[in-house]
Order: sequence, then C-alpha cells, then structure tokens
Amino acid sequence: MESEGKDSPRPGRSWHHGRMMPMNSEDPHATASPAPANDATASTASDLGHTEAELVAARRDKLRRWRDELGLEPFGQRVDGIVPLAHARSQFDESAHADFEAARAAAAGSGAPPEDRRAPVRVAGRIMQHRDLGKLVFFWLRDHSGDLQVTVSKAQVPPATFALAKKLDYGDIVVADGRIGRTQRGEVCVWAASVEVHAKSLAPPPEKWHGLTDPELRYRQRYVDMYANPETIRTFQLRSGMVSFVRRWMDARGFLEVETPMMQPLAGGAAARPFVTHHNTLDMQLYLRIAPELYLKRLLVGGLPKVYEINRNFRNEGVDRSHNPEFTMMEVYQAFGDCFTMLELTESLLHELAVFMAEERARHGMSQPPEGAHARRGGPSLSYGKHLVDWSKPFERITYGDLFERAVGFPMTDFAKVRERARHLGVDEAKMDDWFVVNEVFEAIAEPTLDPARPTFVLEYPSAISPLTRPNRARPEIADRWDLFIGHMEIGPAYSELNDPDIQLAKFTEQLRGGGGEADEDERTFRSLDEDFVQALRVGMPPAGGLGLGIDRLAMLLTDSPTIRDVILFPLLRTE
RNA sequence: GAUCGCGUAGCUCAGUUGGCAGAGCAGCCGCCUUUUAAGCGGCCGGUCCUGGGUUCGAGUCCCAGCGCGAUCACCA
Repeated sequence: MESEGKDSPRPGRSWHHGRMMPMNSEDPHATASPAPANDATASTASDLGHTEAELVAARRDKLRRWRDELGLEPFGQRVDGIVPLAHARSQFDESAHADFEAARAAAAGSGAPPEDRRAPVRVAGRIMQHRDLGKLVFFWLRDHSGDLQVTVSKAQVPPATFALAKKLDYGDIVVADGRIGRTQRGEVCVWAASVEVHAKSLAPPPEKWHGLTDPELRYRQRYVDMYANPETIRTFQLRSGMVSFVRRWMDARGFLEVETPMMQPLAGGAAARPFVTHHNTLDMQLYLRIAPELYLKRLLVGGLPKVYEINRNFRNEGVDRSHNPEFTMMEVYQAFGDCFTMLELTESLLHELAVFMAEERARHGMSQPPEGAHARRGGPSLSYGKHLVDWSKPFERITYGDLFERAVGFPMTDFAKVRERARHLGVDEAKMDDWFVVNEVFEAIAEPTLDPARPTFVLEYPSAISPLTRPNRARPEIADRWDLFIGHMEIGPAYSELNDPDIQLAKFTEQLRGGGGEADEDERTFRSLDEDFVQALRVGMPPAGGLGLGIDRLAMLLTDSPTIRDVILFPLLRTE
C-alpha cells in the first residue's frame, strides 16, 4: 500500500466567502458570531451555558481563521514517523546541544547554516500549556508517555506557522517537527521547524493546574480525565499490564483460556440477582451471566483438564467503592485438584504478579515504599492507600473458627453467646439458623480484624453456611473452601468442587426451596435448576479445584486506586 | 433501598448574622526572544442543581425532588 506520508494543508474553503476577516478584528462581536449554518456539529447557545457558548465560539472562530486566512485544515490525516514524547526527550544530547549553540554563535552573520547534530524528531500530542512571549512561543504537549515542551521562534519558522503557534489552544492536537535541544532555562524541548494542528479542540478545557477533579465528570468524560490527569492513563496501562501478566502466567502453566456465554438462559454459578434481556428472533428470555462457573465445569466434563476465563460478569446489585454492576473475574478450574491446589496457585500467582507490578509501578514513576520495607520477608511491598501491603509468601492462613474466637472472644459453637452478641449488633436473629447468626457476627466483628496489609486465606468455612460447597470428607462440618482477603476486600474464593450429580441435584433443589433462609424471595424468583448441568455431572466430571479472583479489586490493590471506578474505564452512572 | 454530606462562571473554589454574585485559571484585546501554575494593563463571563415555602429581602433558612460522594444493606 502506498504511503501518503504527512498530509498537506488544504486551501481555504469556498463556503467561507464573504466571511473573511483580518486576524485582528476590531469587531467585538466577531468572536460571538454563530457558527456557519451548514456546520452540522455546531452547538447552539441554548444547549450550552451562555458563557460556555462564547468559549466554544472563540475556538470555532480560530478554526475558521486558520482555514480562511492561513489556508490550513485543522482536522488532519495520517501522519507517519511520530515518536512518543518520552522517546523524543530521551534523544536529547547535551554535547550536540552545546556544539550547536557554539556553531550558531560562530556562524552569526556569515549566512552559513550552523552544523546541527541535534536529533530530529516528529512528535504529536495535546496542548497542555501555552505561552506567548511575543516573538517566542512555548507550548507543552502531552501524550500517553508524558509531557514535552515545544519552542517556536519567530525567526526560525514561516510566518503562517508562527501565527498558528501563537493562537493554539489548550486541548488542540498538534504535530511538530524539529530538533531536540533545550532552552536557556534548561528545559528539554523540540525546537520547532514545523507546527501543524491535526485536531482542533472545540470544547472548553478543564482547569489548568487542578485538572478535572469532580468524580462524576471524570467518569462521564473519561476522555477528558485521561488527558487532564496523567495518573488515569497510568492506572489503565498498569491494569492492562496486570491482566496480560495473569494470562501469560496461566498459559505458561498449561491452562487454556476459554470464552463461555455471557447471555445465558439460566443464570447460575453464584447467588446474585441477574440482569434480564431478551432475544427477539428466538423470543427467548436470557440473563446476563452472574458467573461462568457452570459452563467451565462442563468443559472439565468434556475433557479439558485446566481452563480459565477472564471476563465480565453482571450482577444486578448496588454500587459502591468495591462494586460495579459489571465486573471482571477470573475463574479457574483444574481437574483432579482441590481448593488447596488453588491456594498454592493463587499464592504463587499473586506473589509473582506483585513482583511484576512493583517493577511496572516503578517504570511508570509511581512512588515506591521506603527501602527495606518488609525486607525481612523478601517479598514486594506495594502501597495501597495508607497501607503497605506485604505480598511476600507465604500469605497468612487462619481458620474461620480461629478467626472468630480470636476476634469475638468465645468459640463460634457457643450459639447462645453468639445470638446474644448478634442481638447487640442489631441482627434480627430469632428466625435465623445458628450458623447464619454465627456468620453475621463473623462478618461484623471478625472480618474487619484481618490485617489489610497482609493477604490472608480464611480456611474451613462451616458447611452450614456454604450450602453448595462440597463438605470435607474427614470433617463434614467444614466446607472445602477458602476466601482470600486483602486490604479489607474479599479478593476471591476457591472450592473443592462437587462432582457427585446426586448430591449436586439435592443441593440445588434445597437452594431452590430457599433452604438455609439466606435468600430473599426476590432473589429466589430468578433461581432455577440447571438440569443440563446436572446431566453433565452424570456424564462424569473429574474432581476439581475451582477458583474465582476479582480482577477489578486486584487492579485496585496493585494500582493503588481507592475505588473500583478508578480501575474501570467507564463505570456505570445514571444517565443524565 | 437507608442515613449523612455536597451541588455557586467552561474548570478549581470562596461567599461572614439573611442585605448589590466574588477570586484564580481558561477566554478576548494589547505588550514582551527563554517561559516552568510566567508576568503586566484592559475586557468578557452567572438558571447560585430544580420546584415550592418563610421573609421587606434567600446562594445563605425550611420542605420536596434530582444528581454526585461517603457509610450501611445487597454482593464479589
């Protein structure tokens, strides 16, 4: 395919005939004149504030003048050879700069061009700062790699280029060619030979110094947040690196990544309310999946020994700092494993992931923990808010019962005292089974005592509160399950999966009847028996370990983000 | 869904006891060849979230609603 290279400026458009104006118009109303009627994207004063309309009009007026008076087309085309700003900056060479300055001084007045060994670069970015000092214009560009200054000297560029450079706005997307040098003040910059606008920003920009701070605006206009707040791009670069690492790690251990249905005729695999949707041609009610579990287990039946899926789940529930209605989870199943297979896998994965993310955070310029922090354990430590999470192996392990007794002060089997404590907590325990009262007290009192700075596996959950989980063969009163907590968040559970179809069917049936008293009526209406899944178990599923890891919450921990919305590009918001 | 807090210029924020609606940034005009949140002079910019109410007078007090945030519930 033929490479067209840089686009060239187009002549002014004929439909501006009669609207030509001198650059320094004396008509005070000129900047407030309405946009051309044939401009389909024109905003009107009625859908913007009066003042915002004026700001937009000023930008449109520049656009028009560039076209009419400078013959430029400020919405550009393909440009080849652009290097990231950070790369351009790295091309700076002090000796080349010094040699050029000396050669320029020596050549002054001779007319001969001075020898110039400074690296030529082509850069592109969005204008973040702009200063017009008369015959010298400075502006800063920003791209995904960082910021870089461009300096434009009236003496070194064509008049039209300089006129353009003087009128650039915060937010415009600019391509500049030039040599990498520095200013007298020592700022590394591109000394521009050419400057072109390739996208005129018509929207009023956020505040220059504070950026965009209103959380709602940051999420609604993520595209503004991303350029105004560099840490936003960094967070998503880090998240992407994290997910890639997890995939590489799983792939290297022989796990096959698969994709199972997100639209399911039955929403199973978790206790949650689903979203409902509808297929027109098949006239069929469908649910957005609440978990991939039942499909992944079918794959074990089919003969895949090690599978995982990283993808979205949808739960029709509340929104808070650690919940978004659509969220990303990794589920893993390994034939002939159990929940301890999954524990070892999780511990190794997260430890190595934290080592990797420590390097990535450093590479992206995030501040690091003080030297020697947690060095005695030899593991990476990564700040998360006010905590310094110690990701060294082994992670902490504690049983449910021990944690309960340690935090509450008496054994969880002392149901009378448990009920008394629950009443003090305001729990309406009278109609609840003993073990669900225990769990109320556990979640209210024991879970918060876990050290947020140490990943902790909570083991040996009571079978009574894990109705779908396989009981331990030697000690049926405990479930073969654990939960991992980090930073006061549940990161994920793992199970020794049930593969006896008769027991599975019995448990499903009991759950459908509302057994255990945990599910409210509203939720039960969405529950239904997945008979095909039971049939799959009848075909025969190997015993297996299963794991679920909350990818968004891991991203929060590893990018030091206080809310799940900071690690989801477009979190759910009410429509305006 | 509940409780609490917040909502003022395009953005970031002040606004006293209820008494003329404010600043910085951004924008427009002018000056400057070394700026680093540039500077100087001049100018423009408001549905004080919405709707009621109290009052001579409401950004401010009261009620309702909407939106956002925090906590809780649900949940991972």
